[in-house]
Amino acid sequence: MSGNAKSPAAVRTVAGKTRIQKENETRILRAALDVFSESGFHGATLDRIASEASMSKPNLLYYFKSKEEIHVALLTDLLDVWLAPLRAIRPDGNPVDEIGSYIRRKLDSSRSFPRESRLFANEILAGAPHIGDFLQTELKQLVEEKAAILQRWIDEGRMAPCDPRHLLFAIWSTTQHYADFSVQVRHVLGLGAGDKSYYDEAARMLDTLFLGQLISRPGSE
Amino acid sequence: MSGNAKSPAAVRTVAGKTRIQKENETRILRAALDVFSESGFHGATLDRIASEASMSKPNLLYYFKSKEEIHVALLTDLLDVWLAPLRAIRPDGNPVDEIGSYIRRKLDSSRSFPRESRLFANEILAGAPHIGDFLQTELKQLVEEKAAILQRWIDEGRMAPCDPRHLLFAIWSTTQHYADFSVQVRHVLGLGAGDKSYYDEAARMLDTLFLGQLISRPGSE
DNA sequence: TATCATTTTTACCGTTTGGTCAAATATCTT
DNA sequence: AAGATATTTGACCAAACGGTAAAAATGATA
Repeated sequence: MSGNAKSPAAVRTVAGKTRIQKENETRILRAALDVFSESGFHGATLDRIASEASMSKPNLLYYFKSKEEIHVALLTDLLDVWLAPLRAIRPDGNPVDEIGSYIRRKLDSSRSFPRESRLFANEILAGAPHIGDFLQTELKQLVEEKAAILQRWIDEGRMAPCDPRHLLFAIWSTTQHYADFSVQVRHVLGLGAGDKSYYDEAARMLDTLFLGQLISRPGSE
Repeated sequence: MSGNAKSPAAVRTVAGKTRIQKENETRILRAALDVFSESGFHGATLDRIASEASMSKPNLLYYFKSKEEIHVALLTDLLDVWLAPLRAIRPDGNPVDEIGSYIRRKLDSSRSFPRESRLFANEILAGAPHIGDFLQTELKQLVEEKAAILQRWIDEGRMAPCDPRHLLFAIWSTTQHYADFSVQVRHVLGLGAGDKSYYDEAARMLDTLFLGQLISRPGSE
């Protein structure tokens, strides 16, 4: 009979996914990222996502069982991107280099992935209904690990004393602000819709702010 | 005939509003702030707002013509609250006092009015469809005015050189973060739902960050 | 080309939602 | 108390929305 678990149809790839399946799923996720990041979960509609993916709504629902499933898929993909810059902080580096490059990575992330940043912001603003668990476990753990590194640098007198976790909050907020509040930034600066020229000045500002005195300059070794 | 413009019904107050009218409008706005700040514009429903205002939906719509009108009313009220701390920066003060107290005012605002802050954040994230004009005119003008003050302090060597407008962005983002991202802050710190104890440490962090070296200490006159 | 699984479409459904309307009720003034 | 105005309610509606079912079409394999 059929049901041979070892040779399903030969059309399926290693991951159990058809070529068309993979193509369409990425098309859907791409479209959904546009719509969700622009209108939030409740403001987004399956019709718009389907339309932006050049696909009928029932066809879209053939690949994802529900609106929420698409949203969760996007968030899951997002979390690794969000954590990557933080993960890269090295315990054996020096404060100026490590924190400086962390800020640069986070700011680059805001410039390169503003939609992802807004998706994340929307989720948190809504009370983190889907990623609350991630925040309490994975993120919390990573923050504690990295905060310990910063604390060591403080104890060694290489940084101004402060609560390392709140220092991370300050880095997150200032860098993400340029993606999440870009409309406000552009309007206040008098820039056009697609203009991202403010990122250079932003980088200078954050260097001054975070590396100015919070971290003692090298040479005082 | 009737139509006497000078004594309309004697029941109306100076502003043309009945006692009941004033009461119910504030009840509605209070409930709407709860719902909108928690669920965003599209996530909020008139039924929930009406229910939270202990009122039937048609009765609610007797006072506000539409869902959007309630939202706009809230945002309009909000803008003054948002601007107040910035307006209070005095040109004849000194950098440490003025910026320090500005940060304190903004942080107090986040602690005391988190729902208002989240409402604002939601509006900006959605692309500022209702307050875009305010951002481009009133806020932009005020920022330019205050940025000029900061620039003067920089020119006088009383502050580290930086773009004053981006300094304001940094203050906005770091202070508002504690209201808008409070869920993340609490989860990372391992605090309960209503716990706001992190505000003390936040204040210390922001003092260190912004007043540490960005602004030269008094005594170097 | 015949066969089978996969993909796509058409038509449709139940619910929710913002909003309306006319009638009923309460409130205020005289 | 009467009359006028302001307020409240219940019944209802059209549109939008998330989602379903089944048939039609396409693609892959042999």
